[in-house]
Formats: sequence, C-alpha cells, structure tokens
Amino acid sequence: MSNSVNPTPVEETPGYDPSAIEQKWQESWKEAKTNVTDVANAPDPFYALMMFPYPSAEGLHVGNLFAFVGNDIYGRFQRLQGHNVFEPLGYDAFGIHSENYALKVGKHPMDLIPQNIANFRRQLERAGLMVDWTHSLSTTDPDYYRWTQWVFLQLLKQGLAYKKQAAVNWCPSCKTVLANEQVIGGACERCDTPVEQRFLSQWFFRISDYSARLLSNLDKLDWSETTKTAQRNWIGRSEGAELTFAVAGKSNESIRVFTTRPDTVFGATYLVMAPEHPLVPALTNSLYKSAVDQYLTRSAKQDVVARKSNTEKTGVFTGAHAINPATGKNIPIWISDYVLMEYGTGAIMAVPGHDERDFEFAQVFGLPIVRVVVGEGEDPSTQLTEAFTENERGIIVNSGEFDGTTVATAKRDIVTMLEQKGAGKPVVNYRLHDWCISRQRYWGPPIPIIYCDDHGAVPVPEKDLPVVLPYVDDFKPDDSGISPLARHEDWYRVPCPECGKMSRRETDVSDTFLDSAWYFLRYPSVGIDEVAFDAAITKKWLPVDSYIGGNEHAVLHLLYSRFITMVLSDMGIIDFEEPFTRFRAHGLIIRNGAKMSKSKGNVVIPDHYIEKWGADAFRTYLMFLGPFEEGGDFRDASISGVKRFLDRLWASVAVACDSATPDRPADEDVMRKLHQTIQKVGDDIPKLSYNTAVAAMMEYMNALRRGERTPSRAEVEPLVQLVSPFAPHIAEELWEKMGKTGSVFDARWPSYDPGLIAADKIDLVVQINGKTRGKLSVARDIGQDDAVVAALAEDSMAKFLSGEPKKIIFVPGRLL
RNA sequence: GCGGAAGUGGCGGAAUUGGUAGACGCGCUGGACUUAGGAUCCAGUGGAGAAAUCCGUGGGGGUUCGAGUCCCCCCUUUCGCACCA
Repeated sequence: MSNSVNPTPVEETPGYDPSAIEQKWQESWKEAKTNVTDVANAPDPFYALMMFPYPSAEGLHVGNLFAFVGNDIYGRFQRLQGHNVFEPLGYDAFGIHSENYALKVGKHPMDLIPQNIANFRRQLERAGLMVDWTHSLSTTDPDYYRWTQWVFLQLLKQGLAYKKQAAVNWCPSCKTVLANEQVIGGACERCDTPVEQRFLSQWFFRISDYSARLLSNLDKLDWSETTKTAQRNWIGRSEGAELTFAVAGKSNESIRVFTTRPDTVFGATYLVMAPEHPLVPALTNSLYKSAVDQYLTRSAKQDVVARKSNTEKTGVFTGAHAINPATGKNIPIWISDYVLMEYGTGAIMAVPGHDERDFEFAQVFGLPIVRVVVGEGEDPSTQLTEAFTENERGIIVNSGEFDGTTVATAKRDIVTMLEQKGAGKPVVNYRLHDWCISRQRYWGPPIPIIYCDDHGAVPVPEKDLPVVLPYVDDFKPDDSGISPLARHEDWYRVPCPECGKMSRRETDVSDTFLDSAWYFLRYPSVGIDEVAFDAAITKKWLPVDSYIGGNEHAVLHLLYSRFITMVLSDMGIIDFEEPFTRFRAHGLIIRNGAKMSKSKGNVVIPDHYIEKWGADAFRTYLMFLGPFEEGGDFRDASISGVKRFLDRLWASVAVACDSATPDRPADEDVMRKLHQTIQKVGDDIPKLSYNTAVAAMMEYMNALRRGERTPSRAEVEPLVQLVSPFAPHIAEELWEKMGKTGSVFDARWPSYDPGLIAADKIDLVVQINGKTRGKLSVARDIGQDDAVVAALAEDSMAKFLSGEPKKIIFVPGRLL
C-alpha cells in the first residue's frame, strides 16, 4: 500500500495509510504536549474522567477501549468547545485479581504489574487517546497508597472506622473474607465457590450512617436513571416501625422487631429470632435447650448457600412466649434461619396471614393464622390458602378499633397507638451494611494501625506514611484466616507510636474498593508530595464534570466514592459532597451476537484491528456499532464501511485542496446539509449518541459526493473538525493539509447558521384517512387552505377521496 | 419472586412532542472500469404483486384522522437483587 500523502484524484485513491500518519501525530502530540493540561492555571477546567482499568496480563480488552474512546470523544468535544479538558488515566492494580493471577503464573505481583502497566500504556497510546500521561497513577505505587492509608486515618479520626468481631463471608478457595457485596447468590463473585461463615475481627467503615444522604442526594445528580435505581435498591430504604414485644414472665426482657406492616400487628401470632440473635440463650427454656442448641449448631455450620436454598422452612421453639402489645395475648417465640441477623433487629413478628414466608413457616409448624386484612368486599371468615399480601387497598379486620380502616391509615394509627403504650415507634430501615475493608491478603495497602498492649489500636502517625507493603516471596494466603504479612515478624514488629513499646502492625490490607474510592481526587494533584490532593487544584477541578464507566460498578464503586467524598466534605477538607456531577454507564460489546470469552476464542484484541484498519477507523467503528450506553455487536465485516468513509474523507479533502482544481463556490444544498450535520453532530455527542453522529457525517459525505461532483474547501473543512473527536489522527493530518497551523483540537468547533438549515421548500406529507398518499413540495410557510388546494390538484392524491374531505388536519410544515 | 431494560429487513442498528418506518453501515443484486478484483465507482435492495395496490416494528385488544411511539392483557430475551420482614 502506498503511504503517499500527495493528493490523488478521487477515482484512483485506494485509501489512506493510517499507520504513518497515526504514528506521526502521536509523536507530535507528545512533543508539543498537546494533551497535557496545565492543572494549576487552566481558566476553564473540564474534568472528563473514565473508570481506570485493572491492568491485566492479557492486555487491553476491546471493552476497555470502547469505554475509553467514548470518554475521549466527549473530552475532545469539550475541548473543541473551548474548555481546558483534563483527561487522566491510571491503573487500579491492587487486589485479588492481580494476586491470583500472579500466583497462577508463579510470578510476584510487584514484578508483574509494572510490565502489565507498560503494555497497557503502549496500547492506550496507540489508540490515540487525549490522555494527560503526566497525571497518571497506579494504586500500587507507595506515593499513591500512602494517601489511601491517609484516607483510612481520616475515617478513623471521625469515628467512622471501627473494628468488630463479625460473622464474615469466607471464601474457601480465595481464602479470604469477602464483603457482603462480593458474595453473589451465596458464592464468591470471583471464583463462584460457595461462601462459608467465619468469625474474624475486621475493620469496618460506617457507611450505613450515611444511608439517608446517599439516597436523597441521588435526586440531585445527573446520572443515568438505571444507575440511580440500582443505588436506591442497594441502599434499600424501607419505612416501617420498630415494635417492642415484652417477654412473658420476664419483665426485664423484651424483643424488638422491625416491620413494614405495623398495620398487621393484630395478626402477629408468633415471633421469630435469627439463630445468631443475642437474646437466644437467655430466652431459651431449659426444657427446650437441647433442641435449640442442636438447631443453632446446625445453622452455624451450614454455609450460606445451603441455608438460602432451603426449600422448606426450618426452625425450633424456644419454649418462651412474648406478649403481643396490640392484643395482649401470649405468642410463642421461635428461632429460624429465615430471619437474618444482619437486617432490621434480627427478629420479626410473624404475621402468617399476610406474609408469604411467615405463612409457609406457620404451615410447617402448625402455628395459628389470623386474618387481619381483606380485599374490598371480601368475607373475613374465608380460609386463607396463601398469604394475602395486598398492601394498598386492603381493609383492616379483626383488629379492634381499627377494623374497617384501610391499610394505609392503619399503618399510621396503629403505630401511634403502640407508641402511646411505649411499645413502638416509626422507623426507617436501610438494607445498606457497613463496609468491611479488611482483607486477609497480601496485594493491597497495609491498614495503618499498630496494636499496642497498653494503647490498643494506635493509628500510624500521618508523618510515618506510607506503611510500605514489603516485597515477600510467600504471599500466598493460607487457611488460617491470617494475612500472609502475619508471617513476617521483621515487618510487623514495630514500636508503639505512643509509648515505644514493641507492638504489632495490623497485618490485613484494605479492600481494593478503597483505592478506587478516592483516586479521582488524586489525579489533578499527581506530582504533589505534601498532600493527598492540593486544596486550590481540587477546588478548581472537582467535582468531576463527566464520569463514564461500566455498569458493573454502578453500585459499589460509585457508592463508596460518594461515601468517602461525603466524609471528607463533612471534615471540611473539600467543599462538595458528591464527586461526580454527571455519570453515564457505557454498554457492553459482544461479538457476533455472543459474549466474548477466552474459552470461546472470540475475544477482540484491539492491537490486531488497529494494525489492520488504523486507530481512527477502529475508534470510529467502535462508536458506530451501537448506542454507546447500550453497547453493541462487534462484527469484523462492518469495519470496512467506516474505513471507506475515512478514505472518502481523505480523498475529498485532497481534491478540494488540490491547487490544480480551481476553488468553487459552495453548493447551496450541500451547505444546508453541512449546517444540518454540524447541528446534528453537536447535539449528538453530548448525548453520547455517537452512532447517530457518525451516521450523520456519513450522510453528509454522501451528499458531498453525489453526482460525482467535486467538493469545495468550504464544504469539507468543517467536516474535518466534526470527525476529529472520533478520528483524531486523520483530522490533524487533513487540518495540516488544508494549510492550518496548530492542532485541530485548539481550533473551535464549527458553528451552524440556523437560517441556512431551514429550507424554503419543504416536503409536506399528505395523508388521507390516516394513510400516507404522497407528498407535496411546497413553500415552508404554506397555509392550510393553499395546501389543501395543492393536494387536491394532484391526481395521485385526489383519487383516494370519494368526495369533499370531511375533516382536515394540518400540521404546519409537516403534514396535511 | 422483586426490580430494571429490550423485542424493528438477511445482519448491526435509525426514527423530537404520536405525523413519509427501515436513516447510516454491513451483506446481497446488477452495471462501469479492469489481466485480475475480496480495490474503486454507479444503480438497486422490507415482503407480496405484472401493475394499481396491499401487508408490514414479538402476539392480541384499545385510544386516535393517524401508533414502532400512548393505554390494557399476554409471550420472549436479557441484566441486577434475592427469605430485607
């Protein structure tokens, strides 16, 4: 293939050679520091952030690139609007994934990660991203995790980090504790091994203290609705009441339950406690002790999967009774594992008539079922064959003075009644649990705590950070539940910062999600050693203007980032409490209709495609294959269409700029189309509707070449700018060819003339009896009467009318 | 089970507030130029029909002059969450 840059006539141009010009411009950008942002002095900052990748050994995945290119286009577009765009990119390189891979290939992650990062960097640069590499970071760099440890200390200072002995999810395969969020359907999210219960002392963050704010702030954010919904569901707000049931015969004991249906309290015929409930031993009647103990042992041993997949309800009677505060009757207290200690109070009032689970349990153990809600006009005495869970329109029955009221009013009134008795209060409950950040692993930032016999858990003084993760060879976790670092006495034996007495470091490392929960704060301040993030620079750049990332992080990563930001905001360290003003999730790329996977061998390796088609064509194709927020189907054959488009662009500019062809005045229709295209592309990019933007440019290209006409300069020049966010290299090259000085990205986005867009003549669609029968080319501002006359004059339309039209509907400029 | 999203040609996908369904691209058909064509260019391309015309957006109802779009009932796919009281 020729790599000639000389313009050649359209008919004979086989296409342009991307490899030469892409390399040329990548070098040029580097040299001219085109993509380096002056973070300290930028007058009009715009922070275009994308989620940083985990630098896997396999290299950059096409899904990563899809996301990065999507962000890059947005960033480049903002730059063309005149903003100083900051587009950083780093690496999320700590964590189980890297560590497991290192174990698998028998290498040390500290050696492996730099190689992977170098490879990623090479691939990313080849893709022509507008990334400011002077502000890159890796979470594994001590200069970074020093500040991750600092963040931990800030939370500790605020009383938001605490240690507790807790039942935790233990993955026997990864040999580590998992956060609740990392357990998918009772199995480890990484290796699918069923999770077991273990008790370990762990560090937690009090994210649940922030539930209400994390929820209510969502309303103010410009995020995709699906992401907000996912967050709302995760936070899981439920409005209800906490009711107190006195224990019969033990006036000093009572059981608190949470319910969303206080209106059904008259139908509570028994109580159920979780097996782990602290009151279980005290309440168990000695006659029932052995049965209870047996049940407790069984459920403690049973792993989570088995417990959750129990098809039939199990349980055991404690022998004790509680007093229903509404009815005053004694009701039995049971224990069952269908009640979860983690949610609510770990105990429930069971209303078998109106809760499916309670109904099932009552059936198994023959407990009484009392009906307290009926549907409209229903007879309360009819036998229930299943729980009646109608909430909204139900009518209360068998509930004394509340009979006949609706569920909605009874919810309120019954709580008020119980509140007067001191037996209840309205409560809002959240599903969100505190965030366990301890990991009994090697590949993470050590938690900066020193345990002293005299002073307890002492934070490492900030001046002593970072607590450097030592290079150790035996980093493989074992079954002990203790971090690999605990095998290295020379590392963990340190003097207490308070008294100097020999003490022991915390040997757990922190969760990877902590690394990524604040990295966006660090980027602009990369290179500053004294603080995690510089106050003035942070004020200038944050919150992030645009954040793009995968849906798989729509819940946890975003929630944790919001939490950390809120905490820092409450401390007065930053002056905003939401980190990401705008967030959009990109879609997933599949391959020929199927998911990409290594086992299927259908993984798209970006390098091959970039080599064959060029980064510009590859980028543009990725954006063209489907809506950015939905992803799409990657089909090799379709790339040629995009390459053809770029070839035609190349050729069109070549002839338009050819000094041999005299410059022609621009064609009126083509110019109208051009301005329409400028408008369309400019509207589509902010909406991330990249596929239609590309289609619009192709359409314009077709108009430009229609009838073998020779395009003029004025017709092609703005198109080069429109294409530039998608295909930056060819745009720079053509910009230069057109005699422009400086980067095309330092020019301004072309503007359109609204007057030019509106044509004088329009096609008026004529429908008769709702069916389209033709169209009329008429003046834009034609009136109804003239339009009707014109339509009737056309035989092809008039023939569908049997007589005079009965009713005429006229939409000006559009339809008759 | 709960919650979200989506069903449009051979394929990927377009369609402001209801107003020419199928933009754009792939593929396919024919033609031009060619020693050649998996290059390039031109024309065509939802289905049926010789044509007029009719039928077409998962299925069935409905609202409307007019429905891919709005309402009701189904079916399918897919992604989250899942004994959350």
